[in-house]
Amino acid sequence: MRTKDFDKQQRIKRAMVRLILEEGISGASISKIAREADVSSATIYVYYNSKEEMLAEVFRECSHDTYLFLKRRLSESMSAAELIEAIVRGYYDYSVENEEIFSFVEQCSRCPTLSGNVCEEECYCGIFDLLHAFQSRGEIRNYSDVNLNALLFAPVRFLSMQHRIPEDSRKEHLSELVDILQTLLIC
Amino acid sequence: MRTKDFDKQQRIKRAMVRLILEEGISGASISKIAREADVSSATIYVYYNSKEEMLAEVFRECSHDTYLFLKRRLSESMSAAELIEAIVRGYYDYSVENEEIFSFVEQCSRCPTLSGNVCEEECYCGIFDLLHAFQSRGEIRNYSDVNLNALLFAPVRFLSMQHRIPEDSRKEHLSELVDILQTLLIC
Amino acid sequence: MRTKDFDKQQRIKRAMVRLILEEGISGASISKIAREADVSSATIYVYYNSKEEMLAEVFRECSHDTYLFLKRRLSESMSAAELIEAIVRGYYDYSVENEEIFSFVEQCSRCPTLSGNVCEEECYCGIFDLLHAFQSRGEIRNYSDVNLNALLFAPVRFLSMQHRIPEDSRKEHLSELVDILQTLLIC
Amino acid sequence: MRTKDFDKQQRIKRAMVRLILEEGISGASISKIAREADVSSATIYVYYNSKEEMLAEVFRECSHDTYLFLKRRLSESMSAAELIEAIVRGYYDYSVENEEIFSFVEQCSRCPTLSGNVCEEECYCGIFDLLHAFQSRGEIRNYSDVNLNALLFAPVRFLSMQHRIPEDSRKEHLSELVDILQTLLIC
DNA sequence: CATGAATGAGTATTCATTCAT
DNA sequence: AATGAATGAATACTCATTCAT
Repeated sequence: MRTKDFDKQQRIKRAMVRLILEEGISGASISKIAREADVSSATIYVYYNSKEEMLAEVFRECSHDTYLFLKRRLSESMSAAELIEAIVRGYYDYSVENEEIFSFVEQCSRCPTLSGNVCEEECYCGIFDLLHAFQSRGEIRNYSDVNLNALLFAPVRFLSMQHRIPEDSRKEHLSELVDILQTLLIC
Repeated sequence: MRTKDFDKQQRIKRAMVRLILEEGISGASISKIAREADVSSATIYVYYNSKEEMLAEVFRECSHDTYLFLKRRLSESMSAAELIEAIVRGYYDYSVENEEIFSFVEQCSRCPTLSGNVCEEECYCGIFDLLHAFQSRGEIRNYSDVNLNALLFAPVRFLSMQHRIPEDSRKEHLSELVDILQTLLIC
Repeated sequence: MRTKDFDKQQRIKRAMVRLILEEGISGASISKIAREADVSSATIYVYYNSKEEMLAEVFRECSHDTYLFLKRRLSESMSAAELIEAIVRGYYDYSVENEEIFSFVEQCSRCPTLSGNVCEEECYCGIFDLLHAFQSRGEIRNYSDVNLNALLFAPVRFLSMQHRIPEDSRKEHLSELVDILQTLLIC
Repeated sequence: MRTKDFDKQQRIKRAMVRLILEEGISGASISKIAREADVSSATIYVYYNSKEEMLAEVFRECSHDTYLFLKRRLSESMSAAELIEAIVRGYYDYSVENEEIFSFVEQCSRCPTLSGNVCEEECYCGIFDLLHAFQSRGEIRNYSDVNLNALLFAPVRFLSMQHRIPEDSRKEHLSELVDILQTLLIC
C-alpha cells in the first residue's frame, strides 16, 4: 500500500517534469499531467493542495536532487583541480542525463511566481562548505560565493542549453571550460 | 481607412513584457495584455496572427534591443580591459535599467516552445566580430566563442537574477567579476 | 465518484435539437445549448469531445430514431398498398410529431461538413429489406433502391417542409400522394 | 466603373456560395468571404446591409437562377413526355453543373432563419403555368401543384445529393426516374 | 485512497460590424 | 466606392478545482 501510493506520486512528478520539458510551464496543465501519469486529475489533489504548491515542491526536490548528484562526486580529499573538474563535469553530466529535470529547474528558476518561493541556491550550501574548506587551505582563490557560483555553474548551464551545438563539440568546449576555470580559480 | 497606430502596438508589446515580468509567461494571457495595454483583445490580432507569433516576434526584438544597447557602448579603439569592462557592466546595467525586458528574454530563452524558433545568440554576432578583432590582435585569449559567451554573459545573467542580494552588494560583486574576467581573458 | 447523469446528456441533446430547429445550425452555439439544457458549457465536454462530434453523434441517433419509429409501423403481413401507406403516412406523422428532430436531421443532411461523416441512408436498410421482400413476391415494382427511396421519402420530406400550407390542406395532399405512390409502385 | 462594381459584387456572391458548399453556412464568415473574393470585409457592407440580408438576397437570386436555367429548356410546343424529361434532366444537369449554387440553395432552404424570408417556390411559378397549360390540354394528370412539385423536383434533389453513388450510376437512375415520372404523370 | 462528474472562470481566437480616411 | 483598423460580443474549448461516491 505504501509503495503503491509512493509510486503514484512519483508518476505524477515525472509526468509534470516531462511535460514541462516538452511544452513549457504553461503547457503543463493538471489534466495533461494526470493523463500522462495515468491517474485521475482528482488524485493529484490527494498529494498536493494546488498546482502552485506542486510546482514549488517538485522544483525544490529537483534542485535538491541536482545537488545530491553533485555532492556524491565530490570529496575533501580531492585536489583543487580535481574538485573543480568534478563540479563542472558533474553538473554538465547531470544536465545531459537528466534533461527533463534540468530544463524544468531552469524554467522554474526564471519564473517570477516560482523563484520567489524557492531558494535554489540554498541547496548548494553543502558544496560551498567544501569550497570554503579549499579556500581556507589556500588552494582555491578567495572569490565571493556569488562569483564562485556564477563562474562554476552559469557557464555550464549556458553550454548545456546549446542544443544547436552537437554533443561531441559541446564536450570539447566543456574540456576547455574546465581548463579555464582551473587556471582561474586555483591559487 | 484608419492608419495603423504604432503607439498601440508599442503599448501591446510593453504590456506583454511587463506582465511576463510580474506573472511569468503562463500568467500573461491575451485578455490581461489587452487590459494592460488598454486595447480590445481583438485589436491584438490586428498586429499579430497568434499569441505564439507575438511572443516570438517580441522575443526577437528584445534580444536585438539588448545587443544594440551593448554595441553602442563598445568600440574597437578601446583597450582589452576597457572592452571587457564595457561588456560586463553594460550587460549588467541593461538588466537593471530594463528589468522587464531582461526577465522576459530570460524566460523566453528557457521556454522550449519558444527558444527553438528564435536564435538569441545570432543577435550577438556583432559583438563577437569585435572580440575576434581583439583576439587576432593578440589582446584577448583565443578561447572559443561559446566559452567567451559563457564566461562574459552567463555569470552576469546569474548575478542580475539575485534579487535577494541588495543592489549595492551586487555592484561590488560585479566589480570583482570584472576584475576576474579581465585577468582571465587578457593575454 | 459521481455517476454519469444520463438525464443530463438527454437534456443536452434535446436542447441542441430544439435550438437548431429555431435558429439553424449556425445559431446553436455551445453556450446557448448549455443554457437551454441548464448545465455548464464545460459539462457538455464531459459527454462529447467536440461540437462536431456531438452533432454527428446526435445526427446518427436521430436518423436511427426515425427509422425505428417507421419500422414499428410496418410488417411483412401487410398488403403492398398498406405498406406504402404506412411508410408515407408514418414518415409524415413522424415529421409532424417530432418537428425538432426532423428539422435537425434535414439540416444536418444538407451540411457538407456533417453529411460526409454520417450515412443517414444506412439506417433505412431494414425498411429496404422489407421492400425487397415485397418486390420478390411480385407485389411491388422492381425499381432501384435509390429511386424507391427518392419516391417514397423525398416527396414527403418536401411536403413536411411546406409550413406555409395549413396542416389540414397538407393532410389532403398527403392522401393524394399516397394514392399516387400506390398506383405507381404496386404491380 | 459600373462594370467594376458589378464585378466586385459578383465576386462576393460567388465567394459566399463557394464557401458555403465547402464549409456550410456556419463556416462562411464575412472575413472568409472577403478574403475569398479579394475585397476588404468592409466592402461587403457597401453592397449589403448585413450578413443576413446578403444571404437572403443571394438565396433569392440563386433560386431564380435555377428557374431561369430550367425555363430556357422548356417550351409549350413540347410533348408531355418531352416536357417531363426536360424538367427532370434539366434540374439534374443544373445541380451537377452548378454544384455550388445547388448546395447553397439546399442549405438555405432548410435553414429556419432563412427559409421563412424567401419563398423559393415563388420562383417556379412560371414552370407551373406551363404545367397547368399541359394539364388543361389533358396531357398531364391533374395532380395538385404541391404534389407535382414534390414528385418532379424532390426525387431529383435526393438523387443529386447521393455523392456516394458514382456519376455514371446516378445517370442511369435518372433515366429510370424519367421513365417512372412520365408513366406516372402523362394521361 | 481514488476517481469520474461537474463547473465557474478562464483561454485564445473569430465574429459581424463600424469608423476614419 | 473602398478599405485597413478597431472592437464588443461571441465562439469553441480548457483550466484548476471540488464534489459525491
